[in-house]
Amino acid sequence: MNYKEFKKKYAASGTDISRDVFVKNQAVMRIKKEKTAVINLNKIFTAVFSITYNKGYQAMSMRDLSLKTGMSLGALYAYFPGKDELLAIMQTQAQAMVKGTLEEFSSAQKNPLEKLRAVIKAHIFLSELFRPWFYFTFMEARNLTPKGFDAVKSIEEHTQKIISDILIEGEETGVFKPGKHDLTACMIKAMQQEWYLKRWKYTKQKISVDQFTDHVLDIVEGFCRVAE
Amino acid sequence: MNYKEFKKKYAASGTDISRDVFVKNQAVMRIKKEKTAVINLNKIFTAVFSITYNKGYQAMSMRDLSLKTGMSLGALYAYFPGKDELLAIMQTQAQAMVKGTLEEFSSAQKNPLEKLRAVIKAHIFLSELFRPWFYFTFMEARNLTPKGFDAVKSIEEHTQKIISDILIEGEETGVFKPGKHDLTACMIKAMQQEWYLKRWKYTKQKISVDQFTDHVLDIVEGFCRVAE
DNA sequence: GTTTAGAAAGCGAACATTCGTTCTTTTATT
DNA sequence: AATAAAAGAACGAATGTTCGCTTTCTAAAC
Repeated sequence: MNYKEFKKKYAASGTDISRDVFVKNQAVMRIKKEKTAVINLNKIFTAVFSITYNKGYQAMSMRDLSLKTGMSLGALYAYFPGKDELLAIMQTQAQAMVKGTLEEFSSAQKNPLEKLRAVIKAHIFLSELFRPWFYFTFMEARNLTPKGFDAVKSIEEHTQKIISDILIEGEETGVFKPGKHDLTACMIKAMQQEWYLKRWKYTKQKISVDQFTDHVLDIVEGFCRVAE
Repeated sequence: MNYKEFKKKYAASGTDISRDVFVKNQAVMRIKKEKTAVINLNKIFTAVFSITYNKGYQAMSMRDLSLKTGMSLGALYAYFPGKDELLAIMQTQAQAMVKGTLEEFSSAQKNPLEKLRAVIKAHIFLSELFRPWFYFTFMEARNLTPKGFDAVKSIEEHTQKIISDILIEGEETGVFKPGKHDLTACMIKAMQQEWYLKRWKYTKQKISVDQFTDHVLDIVEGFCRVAE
C-alpha cells in the first residue's frame, strides 16, 4: 500500500474531525446547529495551525485568532469556553484519532511482518494526512495541564507497545531476531516522528512520503528480520 | 568510549558556557566583571530551562525569571537587552557548541566506520551532557526571527552532511553498502534527537545513555555495513 | 586596620501595552 | 416573532521594559 491508496481507503478529512469535535463537546458550546459549528470549527482549527506553526500556542492571542478566522472575539467564545480549553479539545481529538487508526490497521493483518509494516506505514501516512494535527500535538503537549500531559505520554507508550508486541510475536514465530524490542520500538517511533517534525527538510530535498516510509521499513527490516 | 569517558575527556560545564556567553556578548551587557557575570548568567540559564521546560519560552514572564533567579527585574536587564535577545543569545550559544564538538570528534578518527561511530556517540553524549540546552534549542527554535530559524535549519543540514559524507566515503572504501545516504543520515539524526526529546521515557524505562547509544549503533551498522 | 570616594550592581515601583474574557447590543436565520 | 449567532467596546489583570535611587564592592589614602 502506498500513500495514495491509504488516502483513498482512509477517507477522513478536516470536516470529519470538526464534526466529531462538535458532537463530543456540544455540552460546552453555545452553538446549536451542527452545520454552523462544523464550518467555523474548521476555520478555527486551520487558523490555529497557521498561527501557532511559527510562534507556538502561548504566543497566539485571541485577537490573532479573530483576525485569521474573520470571526469576532465574542463569536469565538461561543465555540469553546476559553483559550486553554481550546488547546485541550484539540489535543484530545488528535489523540483519539491516532489511537483508533493504529489499532485498526494493526489488527487487519495476520503475520507479524505484515503487521509491522502496516503499523509503521499507517502511522506515517496518517501523520502526513493530518500533519498539522500531529505537529501541533507534539509541540504544544507541554502547555497542557499535568493531567493532559500524562495523557500524551500514555498514548506514546501505548503506540510503542503495539510495535514491541509485534516484534515479540515475530521473535516467537521465528521471523524476527531476538533483541531489546522496547528500544527498537522507540527507534521506530523516532523515525516516524521525524517525518512530521522536520517536514521542511523533506520538502526541500524533494523526498516523498512513500520514499521516506520505504526507507524506514528498509532500516527496520534490515535490523529485525532473521536472515534467510 | 562510553559516556563516562566522554564526560572526562570533554571537560566542559555550565560555567564554561556562561563565560563564553559573557565574552561574546560583553558589548550589550551592563555588567563589567566576569566573575559576577558568569555566576548570574548561570543562574539565569538554569532558571530559563527550569521554567520553560513545562510551559515554553513565550509563557515565561520576566517576573517568573526574577523569582526563580532571585534577581530583581532591573538586575536582569543588565545581563541582556530584552527577552527576545536572551532567547537569541542562548540559541546562538547552543549552535556554536554543537557545531564545534561534532567536527572535533569526526576529524579525530581515520576510517569511515570509526568516524561514524565517533560522530553518533559524540552527538548523543553531548546532548546528554547539555540536555537542557539541546531540548531548549529544539523546542524554542520557532520563536526565533526568520533569520534565526534559518540558522537552526542550517546547523541541522550541516550535521546531516557530516554523517552522509562519512557514509559516502565508506561506500567508496567498501565498508558501507550503497544506498540513499542522505535519508539514512536523516534517520540517524532522528534517533539521536529522540534521546533528548523524550528523556522522560528512558528515565522511566531505566535505559542508560550507553545502552541507548549502543542500540542506535547496532541499528545503523546493521543497515549500512557490508556483510562480511 | 580603618576610612572613604567612586564605580558597579541591584532594586522595585511605575508606565504603556497587550492579554483573555465578558456582556450588551445588533444582525441573521428560521 | 422568536431563536441563534455575531459583533466589538469595555474591563481588570498581566506583560516587557525603564529609571531614579540604594546597596555593595573595590582600592587607594591615611
